[in-house]
Amino acid sequence: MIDINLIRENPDLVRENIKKKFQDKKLPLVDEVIALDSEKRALQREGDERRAKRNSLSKSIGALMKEGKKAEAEEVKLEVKENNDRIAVIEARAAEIDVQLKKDMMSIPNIIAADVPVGKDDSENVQWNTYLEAAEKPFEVPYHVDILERLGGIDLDSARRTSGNGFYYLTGDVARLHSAVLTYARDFMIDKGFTYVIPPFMIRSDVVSGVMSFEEMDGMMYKIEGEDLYLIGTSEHSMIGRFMNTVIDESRLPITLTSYSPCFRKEKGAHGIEERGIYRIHQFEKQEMIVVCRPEESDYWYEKMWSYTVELFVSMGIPVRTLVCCSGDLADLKYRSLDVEAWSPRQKKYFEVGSCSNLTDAQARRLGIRFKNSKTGKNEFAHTLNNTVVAPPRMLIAFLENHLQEDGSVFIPEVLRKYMGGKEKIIPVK
RNA sequence: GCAGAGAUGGCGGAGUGGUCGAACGCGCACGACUCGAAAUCGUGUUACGUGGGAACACGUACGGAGGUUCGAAUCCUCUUCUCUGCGCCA
Repeated sequence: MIDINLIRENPDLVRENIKKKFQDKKLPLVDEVIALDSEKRALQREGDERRAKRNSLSKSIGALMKEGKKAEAEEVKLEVKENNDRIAVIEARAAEIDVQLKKDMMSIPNIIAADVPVGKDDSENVQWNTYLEAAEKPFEVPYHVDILERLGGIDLDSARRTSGNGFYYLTGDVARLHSAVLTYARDFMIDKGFTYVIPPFMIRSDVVSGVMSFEEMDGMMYKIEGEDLYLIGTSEHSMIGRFMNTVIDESRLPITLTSYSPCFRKEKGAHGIEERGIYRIHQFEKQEMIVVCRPEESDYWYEKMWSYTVELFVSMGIPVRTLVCCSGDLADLKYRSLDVEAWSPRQKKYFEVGSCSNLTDAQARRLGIRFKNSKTGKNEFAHTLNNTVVAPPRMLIAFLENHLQEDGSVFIPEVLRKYMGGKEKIIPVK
């Protein structure tokens, strides 16, 4: 959500930004907002005047009653009543405008960074850099489910019976590896100075509607029957909800947090949920990082955050590349975003394992996340950022494929061994 | 889960239908006093919106939503949370 003042003062900039994102169908919203906004202000002026009149007349009624002038008081009452009828009309119209204005403002995208490459969709994202050599294996790398099954690490058949498609049982050393990756990632972020948080895994509807649009909610969120609660799709939901409608003491900034949570997603209409495997699933676990900071610091934290993810993957020996999201691929709240992709020796291409975003003040404005600026004494919107540290089991696909040996065993890199009871490899059971 | 009590500014805490954005205290800022500081005294100190160059004016907000009333922090309904007691439970 951008500042409405920007639309009042510089509508061309906002239009230009919409065009860069190939959302031309949203261009009329700018004029609609300008019209609604001026109507709203006119209504507010009249409403304020009439309310001021009501207040003073009501006070005079009190005075008249004290003096015992009942008849005169009744006359004034009639006058107030008439005034109130008009106020009711004004307020009803103002409420209508507010709803429409909010809807429009929510769909007008955040102003994107000047250096974001212009492009229609994810096919026009731009590779930024690669880390570690994306080597091909001297043998054929099987589909990840086949690797997992040979290690005795997955049971999809039972999961389909108990829970349906899109769920899994991980077992034995593979399950342990899954936990080891998360624990290692947690400690990695703690070493970077982030504070570890375990948030609520369910949130109320008012938080949900704060962090996403109705369409996103419908496509992603599982609702608990008979309760005003939803399972979180990412810990970002409960982590950022924590700061909703608060004024943060400036001395607490920047707030740098790393959170763990299971994530639940319907993946309604998404490609791949029908695919056999653990690439796109209804339940996974994720270590996340979020930062709430002063506006002038968000560029700095953005660079830090994605580089931590890269560093983590490299430390586990997994080749990755960074990909700058082009204008058309950026979600509406984002100022800029960078995907981290891991190398798949089987498919001989990279696939997404994480995404780092700077939302500037767009999310904070929508959720009322502010801090008191000690220099100006004013409350200002903070900047918010989020990034994936690591999200298994998807990440395990890259792990297994890259560390698979010709004999079918899977190599465990040094950094994970202390979380695996010292094991150096996982050995196939068949 | 049941019963009772409660939710007011950065904090504590008055206020039970009219001049209450809110007593009083703490904190904070500025000023006076002082060589400087403490103490003391004085002044100021909620947020958001609209109008205005500004001083300022007006409006809205006393957990949240709705209602009664000419007028609501105050009365009514629903709801969320907190505390106390009982119950239940990893």
